[in-house]
Amino acid sequence: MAKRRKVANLLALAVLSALAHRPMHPYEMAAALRGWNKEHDMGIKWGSLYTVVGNLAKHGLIEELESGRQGRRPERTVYQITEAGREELVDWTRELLAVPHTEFPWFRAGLSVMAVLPPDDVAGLLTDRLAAIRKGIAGLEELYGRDSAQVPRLFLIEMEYDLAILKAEEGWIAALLEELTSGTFPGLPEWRAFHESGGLSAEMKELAEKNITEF
Amino acid sequence: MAKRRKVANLLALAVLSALAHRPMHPYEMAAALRGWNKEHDMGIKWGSLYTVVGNLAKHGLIEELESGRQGRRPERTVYQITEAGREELVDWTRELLAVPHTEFPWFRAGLSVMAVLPPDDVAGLLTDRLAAIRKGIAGLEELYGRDSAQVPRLFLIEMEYDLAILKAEEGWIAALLEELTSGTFPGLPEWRAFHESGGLSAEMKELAEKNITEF
DNA sequence: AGCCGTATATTCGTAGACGAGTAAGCGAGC
DNA sequence: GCTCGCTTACTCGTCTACGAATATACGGCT
Repeated sequence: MAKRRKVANLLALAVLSALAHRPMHPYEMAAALRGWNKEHDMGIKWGSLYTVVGNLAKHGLIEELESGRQGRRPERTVYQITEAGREELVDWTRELLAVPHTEFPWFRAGLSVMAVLPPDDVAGLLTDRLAAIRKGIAGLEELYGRDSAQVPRLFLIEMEYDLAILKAEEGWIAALLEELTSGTFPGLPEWRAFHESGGLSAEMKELAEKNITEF
Repeated sequence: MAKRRKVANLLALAVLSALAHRPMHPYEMAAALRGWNKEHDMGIKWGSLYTVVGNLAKHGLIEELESGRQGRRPERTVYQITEAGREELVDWTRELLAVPHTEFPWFRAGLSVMAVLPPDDVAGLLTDRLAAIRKGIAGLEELYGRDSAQVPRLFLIEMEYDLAILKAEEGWIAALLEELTSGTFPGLPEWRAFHESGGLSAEMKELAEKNITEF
């Protein structure tokens, strides 16, 4: 399972789905892709775009349709998707939907080394994060409200997912924060003491040694 | 903000946090890191490990402590973290905790191109995913239960986070699935018809054209 | 004693990701 | 009618990620 894709970059999926629509040249794809997510994240990686398009062509998933110049602008190559490309798009989508792809999220990584900071620091940082997340949720909700009048839900589904996950994160962080600020988080005094003394208590050290859990 | 890290790979964070513990040589780090997450995901990328260690050393975040051989085994270089390295570890952790790093998750990508599959297919695939996620939750819960008897919660926090997010995903998928199978998902007939006829209805096409939302 | 499977430890080559650079057209204002 | 700056469109070189190969030691079995 999960046979390796010839072109593994998710940008390739975006390109395939753009071309499934109609033939385009790379820059045009970028413009189209900007639409969906620009303000959001992922500021089109130019290098990757052209590399990816080249690779897709090399593997026969897309092909050159025409290549000419208008005026004396740099040459423009228009690509179209091939039958193989459509198959890849469908197959890849199937896999993405069916198989959880446990990745290594950045925040999770941060949490797992959280102990290197004193608890009150952590509380402050999480407060910042909470604010940022709430802003994100509000922004998304506005966007969703704006679009949902005109666009069928089918095309907004990933926004709904984002919102659901963001809200879950919001809730989880708020709960943790509450424990940290109210002092009910177990082991808080030891954690604080460790940072104030500057050294690991023998007890903590032993624990950490036994469990590589802490990374 | 978010000044670029000299070594951006998360593996570098892992290495730093391992060395914050005590000096080690690379293979030893790998063994330690395996402990935390092996069965889970991320099967130590050997190439990256040595590259990353090299880069960290180049940037003065870690340094060679000793380098010798025991018997005629390949030479072993033991590294220790530097003051700069500790600072980087702390600063990086702070950033990871405070700043949401909207990445581009694979499932989300799948959702956003979901329309390329017929709805009943999607329902089947999501059912598979749901099963996989539930299995994942059960596994994590067991692990958590096993560890929480011995390890302070501080070191299990990222597991709690994982569980919270997984459960949110579970709930969201189950709800969507219910809409798909019961037929209450809006636009279902059109979606199905589109795949049965093999062509995009003019209506749908226009919608999709107007909104690049669909990638 | 000899053999083999597994653990130890690292190097290297290749493919990919991406930022920064390049270069032409296009419109607005002085 | 010239220039300044923005948009279009792509190229190139560097730095990174990672798999696969390599090489030796060790311990158990026959």
